[in-house]
Amino acid sequence: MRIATYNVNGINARLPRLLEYLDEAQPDVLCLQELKGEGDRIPAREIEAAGYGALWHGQKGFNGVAILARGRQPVERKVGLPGDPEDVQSRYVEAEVDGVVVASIYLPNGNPQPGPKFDYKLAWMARLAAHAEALLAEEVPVVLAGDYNVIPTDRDTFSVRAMQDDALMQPESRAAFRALLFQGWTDAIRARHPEPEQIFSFWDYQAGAWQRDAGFRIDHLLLSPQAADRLVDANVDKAIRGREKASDHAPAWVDLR
DNA sequence: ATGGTTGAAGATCAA
Repeated sequence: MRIATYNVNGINARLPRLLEYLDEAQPDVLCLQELKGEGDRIPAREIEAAGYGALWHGQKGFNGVAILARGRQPVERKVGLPGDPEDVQSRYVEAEVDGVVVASIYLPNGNPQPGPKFDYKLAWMARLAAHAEALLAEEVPVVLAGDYNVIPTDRDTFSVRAMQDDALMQPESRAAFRALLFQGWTDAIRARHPEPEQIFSFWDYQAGAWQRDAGFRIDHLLLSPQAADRLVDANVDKAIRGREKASDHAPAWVDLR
């Protein structure tokens, strides 16, 4: 069972790439982030025609997440991250597919830091940790997949110096990510590709980042112990980033037996 | 120190 995650950076701008990916990779589950749209702006018919059921949690202009499932309808568990009824940003959706709980996560970027956006990021991560703890207590296979906007270690970026002031690798951001691992979650890509292997999932549109391979790893799939027991492989489909009209992210995926 | 690019919405913001 392949579960993938793809920050599409605008689902309409990316629709040809997205349909191509569904056709080529045929993931059983695909978590999407940065739909940048909601309601009738979402090309739901095209996704359905490609053979995928979907759970949408869109938002006008920015954010927006979804879970697609091949040949079936994801069973809705949560729309929105619990813990703050005031939070109207569409960054979390959770469903059950074929006995596996899957969440699509678009964690706040947090730049510029310090400031209110960074505070929001850390508060959101604290809410995620609380919910993740509750998920672990269920003792079932869970995959928390998405754009975490956290560079976990220095090995996960092309340049520590270039990124040193960025919210994505502040000590507080890393500590909050590490706290999830300490709860018992497995970073699937790192489990299959230990350091010093370097794997990136994002390359900025600016300054020729793709051409220079100036990327970093911020798209992660965290596995509960019951999912980690079934881990076969995990990686990033890097070549997708090099195509015409690509997203600035490449899809990341995990195979469970 | 700055600027480089893309998407969606719209005369900027978010990334």
